[in-house]
Amino acid sequence: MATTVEECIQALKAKGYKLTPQRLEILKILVGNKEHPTAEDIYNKVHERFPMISLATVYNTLDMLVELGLVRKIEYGNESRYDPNPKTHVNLICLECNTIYDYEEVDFDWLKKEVEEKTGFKILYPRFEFYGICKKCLEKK
Amino acid sequence: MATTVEECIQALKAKGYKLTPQRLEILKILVGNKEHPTAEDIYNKVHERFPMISLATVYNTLDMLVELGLVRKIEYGNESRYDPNPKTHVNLICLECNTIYDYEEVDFDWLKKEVEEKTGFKILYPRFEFYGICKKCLEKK
DNA sequence: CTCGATGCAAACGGTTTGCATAATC
DNA sequence: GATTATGCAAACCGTTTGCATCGAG
Repeated sequence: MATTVEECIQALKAKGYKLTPQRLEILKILVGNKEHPTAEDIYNKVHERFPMISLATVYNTLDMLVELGLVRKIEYGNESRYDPNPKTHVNLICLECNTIYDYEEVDFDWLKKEVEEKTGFKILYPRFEFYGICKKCLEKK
Repeated sequence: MATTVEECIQALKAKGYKLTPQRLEILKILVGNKEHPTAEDIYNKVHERFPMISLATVYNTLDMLVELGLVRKIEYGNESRYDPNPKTHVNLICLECNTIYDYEEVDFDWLKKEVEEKTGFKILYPRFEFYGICKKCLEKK
């Protein structure tokens, strides 16, 4: 996701989408968010300010943001989570507490190039994850 | 997944699981399979030989194999696909035809080590994917 | 004023569950 | 013979859909 709400609004308008209060609120919630929230998490937060909002609108908006490439959808377990981090990174997913951590400092451009050259596959976006147990959960034992 | 059906049977028995005809058939279908089938794909294949099998048994067996670490579950779209490739590899997922290709020649041990040392996160297994358009689909256009 | 967005509620569909029966070891 | 696995069908639940109404541009 772009790093500012402004940039997101630009991207949205550029594609002819309308800016509604609901969409704006969802944008504000997502930009810079490191919690990898579910659609329902987002719904709950928006609901505080807009009690009339429907889950359908949340899904609608999230689909739009994914299509715009501003948010990444992470299907995990029986529900999806949404990641607005625009940088290529590795997600560390704790199987114990379900927390998703970002591990930023990796460069995968070389791999992308290598794969595209060797296979003819046109890469649009990556998904890199490590599943395991996070530090906090390890210490609890 | 282990490279032979025998090895899988050993792993299964070692954990006290019983070997049934249904499970054996599912194992045979999966070992060496590069098609990343869905539960229903597997159900359909088993069904040819065992018309009485239920989808529940297929899910049951797949859960068991995932728990044994013999198969990787890939949640994608509204259904999951199962990957028996035991080597760490990158999956190339075509957004056009939904085919999943394996890209084998990558070594991620260095990254695993780095992440574990820097974050204290205990890694159990990876999931590396590139989404995009495959060569075949690109040529169709 | 127009066309896309919203809210509601019902439908969807892959997966899970409960339970009686059957089969492995 | 004890205990686990199977098959069936219903339940589950996150997500999608259809449609009348609303509102951004």
